[in-house]
Amino acid sequence: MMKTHSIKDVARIAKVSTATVSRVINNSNLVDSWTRDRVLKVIKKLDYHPNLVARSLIRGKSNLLTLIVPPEPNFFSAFYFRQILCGISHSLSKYPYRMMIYQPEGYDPKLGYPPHLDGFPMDGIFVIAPLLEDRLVKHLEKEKTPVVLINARSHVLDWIDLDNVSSAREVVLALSKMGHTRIGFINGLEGYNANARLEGYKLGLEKSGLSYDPQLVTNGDYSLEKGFTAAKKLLSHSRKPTVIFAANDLMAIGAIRAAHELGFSVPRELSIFGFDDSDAATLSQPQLSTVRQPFFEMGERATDFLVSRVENLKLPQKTIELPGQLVFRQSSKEKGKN
Amino acid sequence: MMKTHSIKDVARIAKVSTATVSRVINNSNLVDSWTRDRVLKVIKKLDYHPNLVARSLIRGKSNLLTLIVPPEPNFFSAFYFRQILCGISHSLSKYPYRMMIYQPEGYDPKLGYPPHLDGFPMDGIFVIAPLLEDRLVKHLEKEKTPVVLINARSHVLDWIDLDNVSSAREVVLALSKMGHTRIGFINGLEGYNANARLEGYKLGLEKSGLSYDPQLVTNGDYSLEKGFTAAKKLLSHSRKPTVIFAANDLMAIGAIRAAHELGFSVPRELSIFGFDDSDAATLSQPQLSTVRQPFFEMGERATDFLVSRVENLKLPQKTIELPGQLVFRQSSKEKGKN
DNA sequence: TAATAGCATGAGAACGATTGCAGGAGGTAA
DNA sequence: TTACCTCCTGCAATCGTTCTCATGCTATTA
Repeated sequence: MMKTHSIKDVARIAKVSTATVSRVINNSNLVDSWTRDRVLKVIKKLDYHPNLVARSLIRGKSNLLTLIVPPEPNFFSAFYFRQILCGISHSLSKYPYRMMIYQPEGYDPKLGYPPHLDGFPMDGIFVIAPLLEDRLVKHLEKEKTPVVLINARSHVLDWIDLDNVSSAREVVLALSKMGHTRIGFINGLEGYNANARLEGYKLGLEKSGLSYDPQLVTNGDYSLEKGFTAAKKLLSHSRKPTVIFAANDLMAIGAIRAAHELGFSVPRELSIFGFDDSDAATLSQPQLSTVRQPFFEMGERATDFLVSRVENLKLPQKTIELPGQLVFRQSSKEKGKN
Repeated sequence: MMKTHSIKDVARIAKVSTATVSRVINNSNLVDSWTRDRVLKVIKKLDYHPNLVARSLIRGKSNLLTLIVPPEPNFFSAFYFRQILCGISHSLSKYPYRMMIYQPEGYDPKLGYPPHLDGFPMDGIFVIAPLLEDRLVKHLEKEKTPVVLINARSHVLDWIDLDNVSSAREVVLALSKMGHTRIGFINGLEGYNANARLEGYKLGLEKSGLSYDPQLVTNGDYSLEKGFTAAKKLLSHSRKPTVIFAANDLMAIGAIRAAHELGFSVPRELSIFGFDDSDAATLSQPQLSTVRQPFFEMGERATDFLVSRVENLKLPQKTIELPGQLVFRQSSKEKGKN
């Protein structure tokens, strides 16, 4: 790197001490306006910019936030990740912080992230959708590095998550209002989300005065294939559902394909409802009714949370449950209508 | 932050100077093996990790690379960006570097990125698909910060780009081999890519012994809607094409919809060929034949380029043109077959 | 006039590492 | 014994900031 100007050069040329230059840079009011102008002029002339590494060293603060990403090679492609990233990046432009992305390698499908983070400088950490018993999260709960969990929860750390229970409940409620009484449900993988969505499903039934029928509920794994086979199973029973609600869009699309293969017309004979509003939702034929998760907003709020905590370490824990938004497209319709 | 141990603590406890500890950390062979063991033991006991900010300051090197992202709010969602990011992240795990993501705000659709980058520490820069006359790129061409352009070219900086000409040519060649003689083309926005793909299209025709017919070529803007209207236009002529080749998948899908609306069966009466192999390609009905751009590999190679240049500033310029890969799916078929 | 307050400034010690240089210990050769 | 070389180690300067403290100046008040 070419030798760039330092605060000393500015001080020398402006005939002041480095302390004064520093005060000017940091807008201290302890500096005479005439002196300030002189210094600013020199700064401009030299095109001087303070060295942020040196500043980090003395301040003990790097203004870098780290976004920790699960180690699946294609995780950056995941719909929700992208949207969250957009939200973070958008909100970050308000603050003098930058974001590092870190995808650790050693990841254990049971234990989560390795607890140590290599010592790269960072003032705060975003963790996206960690496992329930994540090692790193457990570790961070004991440290004082600010952390915000996105799409997960903690008793100690700040978090932002979808209100899964009420979102699923709203879907069931809406379907029931549309006249459906046999509502199939393809759940996701075991874990917090799946439990919550199933709970919401049951609450929705209850509120609608429908009874819970285990034959209408089956487990998936968020893959299109599993959605396909799960839907086939649901549709093979004698008392078939008139609508299938899947815990994500991909499984819903699998369900559409299963329905077509079995000769059911969607939505005339069978409605399908997804979850996520991923871009697959509008590309599918028919276009998918689904629950939009406010990922972008989650990213934005997470950034606000994290920055405010970095700047004030002793804030009380902050948590938000955001509601999902029902999006009605072609794959669902009122029962019996044409 | 809790007061973390510094090199002085290690030195004091191990009863050596900080210089010796530093040598141990950096695997200098100028240290007695007995001393080394003692120091390592203390390092382990204290769970000491060197402060990378301090190290950056003295070394003038941060081990941080910056990925510069165009300011469109949803850019992180763009298919090619995601894939490139996956590739970068994957390759980066081989090196002791981390990636910062920076999405500048002040961006001019004509002039590109603002030339100054806020002074956050970085040893090298990835720039994804900058404009041809980008201010930042012009500026970087004069500086010595290592840069690699992805999906763009420069006479000075390292770059990695698709071989657009030969990719488009291969498509036309393949379509011609399949018996098509009237090959429509929907080009992208003006710019390097569009020129190159059009050139490839023409070369393909030439090589196949077909003549160039301006009525078969039209311009798009990479949007689904424009693909739709462009296809309608191409299909309205008396001497219709038997296949439409679009410069990206989204326009190709628009073309499929146009064909359906006009009553053409795809691929029986009209074949469609896309470009990108985005995830829309497999979600479309029928699934899209297309050109796969090796984005993941581009990200990987870009990382290797950049790291090697950071570690050796005076390497000669490195450039790579990667070939696209033709992917045949349901939307294209041999002419006349059933 | 003397005491006090407030403002503007500079000197210099941090922050936590790396590294050039000097020097001591020990070995070998003359 | 002396000279010289090799191997190991520590001292202290350095990177570019920030920030505490001391100091000198001016204005205000009794």
